[in-house]
Amino acid sequence: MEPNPQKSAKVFKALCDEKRLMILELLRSGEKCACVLIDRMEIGQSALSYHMKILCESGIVDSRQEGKWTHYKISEQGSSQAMLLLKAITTPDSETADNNPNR
Amino acid sequence: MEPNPQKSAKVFKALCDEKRLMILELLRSGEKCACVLIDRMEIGQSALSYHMKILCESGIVDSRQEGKWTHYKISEQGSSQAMLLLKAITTPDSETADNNPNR
DNA sequence: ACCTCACATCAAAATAATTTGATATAACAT
DNA sequence: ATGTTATATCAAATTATTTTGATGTGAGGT
Repeated sequence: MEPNPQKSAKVFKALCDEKRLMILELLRSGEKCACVLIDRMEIGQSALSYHMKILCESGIVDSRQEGKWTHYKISEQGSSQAMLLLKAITTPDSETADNNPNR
Repeated sequence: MEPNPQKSAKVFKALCDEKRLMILELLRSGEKCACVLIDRMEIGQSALSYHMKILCESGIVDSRQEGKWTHYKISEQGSSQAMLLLKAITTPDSETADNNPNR
């Protein structure tokens, strides 16, 4: 479960764009289909598609196909993975820490 | 404490770059001065300075001046703020949630 | 005062992310 | 089969981020 910088960056890249954060905010109230998001975000169709791809690939958002509609929702699994990742990268490492009282 | 997209993006922007994640990884073992980071990172001096500015402005890293050296370390405060933020933006909102059983 | 060292800042160049408009695809309706 | 709707994908244009090299600044040292 060693978090490598490249994989980690992908998760946080999903969260570092204002538009994507606004999309997440919309998804906090529940699953939404792309057309609703386009509407609420006042964003172009292909731009939304681009952002959703990044959010989905980060694992933080899940998508579900239903006929011609695509529904998106926040992934609890992906979110808690992200939380663990954030914790991991910001927590002092007692193995390598300088002045480690354990060695 | 309402997290707004602009402020939130700033925090995650600090974490979305591989170089900065590698810097954090180095800081996990304790406070380091800029010269050490430049050395370990194999990065230009001004590039490091740029990245440290972004990390510090996000609140995740703290800096401390000592004579002509600048020492950097992970801020526990900033880190836990970031954790709270991440939790906030990925947690379903029971106030506005659709099909909210409470309303 | 003058020099050097450690770092910050600036502007230009290089690179990466985002938006836009066009086209592709797949589901469904007629 | 043809048309329409919802979304994905592509390439080009736009915009943002990062790197690089030069210069600035402030703390010490001589």
